[in-house]
Amino acid sequence: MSEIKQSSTNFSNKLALSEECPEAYAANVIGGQWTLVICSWLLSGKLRFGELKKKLPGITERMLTLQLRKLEEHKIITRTVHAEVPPRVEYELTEIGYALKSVISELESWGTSHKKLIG
Amino acid sequence: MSEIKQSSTNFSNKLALSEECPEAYAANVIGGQWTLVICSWLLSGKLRFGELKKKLPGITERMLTLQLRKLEEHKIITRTVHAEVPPRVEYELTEIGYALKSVISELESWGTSHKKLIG
DNA sequence: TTAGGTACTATAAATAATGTAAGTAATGAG
DNA sequence: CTCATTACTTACATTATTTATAGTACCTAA
Repeated sequence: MSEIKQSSTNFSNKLALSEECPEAYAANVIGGQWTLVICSWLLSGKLRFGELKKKLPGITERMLTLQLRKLEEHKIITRTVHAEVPPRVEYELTEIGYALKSVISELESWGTSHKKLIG
Repeated sequence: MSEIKQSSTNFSNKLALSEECPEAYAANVIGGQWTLVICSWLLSGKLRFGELKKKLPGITERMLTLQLRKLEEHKIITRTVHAEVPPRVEYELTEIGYALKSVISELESWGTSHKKLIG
């Protein structure tokens, strides 16, 4: 996740697509394995690292960290560290992050009907 | 793309997520590098293999084939072979494929505002 | 007989994403 | 001093996806 090779064909393909197609751009931004699910949990309010971890059975701490960092970088969430011991870190959607709500709900309803259709 | 290891953690994570979250399910179905762009071209009508290829600068024939096969498998597009020489093969969205329109348009508008905000 | 167009396949290699396992810092409780 | 808690970080291994390159079958037209 962290390492992308700016000389690769893949990189330039993604870049070109992103520039021409907003939907491909969006897919690149929110396209991680756990990204959408994290956001969909955050839609109902801020959560701590450990709380998110519990809500995502199977995710590793490394993966959760990486995805949260990426989301933060893209200004989709904010990260607030409370100076306590043990530490408390809270994640919350920004405005543009919250705007993902309609994307998520469209995906949900499409996914539901597709699943129903296909079995 | 073709080979997935059903014993991998990644596989079971994806499966579990797909079963619980329709949005993750949807993301798995349409989450390929070129998938959404292909669909968004097809929204305006059926296209031939070669036409799609021209519309997607940078894609390799193998990639295009793989993505089209996956879409067909998921009943998002249909493939029609015309018995001519040279061959003519046309791809067209199914009903559920066409229903991606609203997903795509939400993604587009989110992508546009995100880009405006960040870029 | 040879060349050409179309839609592919096959195989290998490169790149990207994800997972595993272990370790860290800070500090208050005991 | 030792331990527990929380939110990470690091190094490495594995798996998944994408790209590169070459080749195929079919008929038609020159």
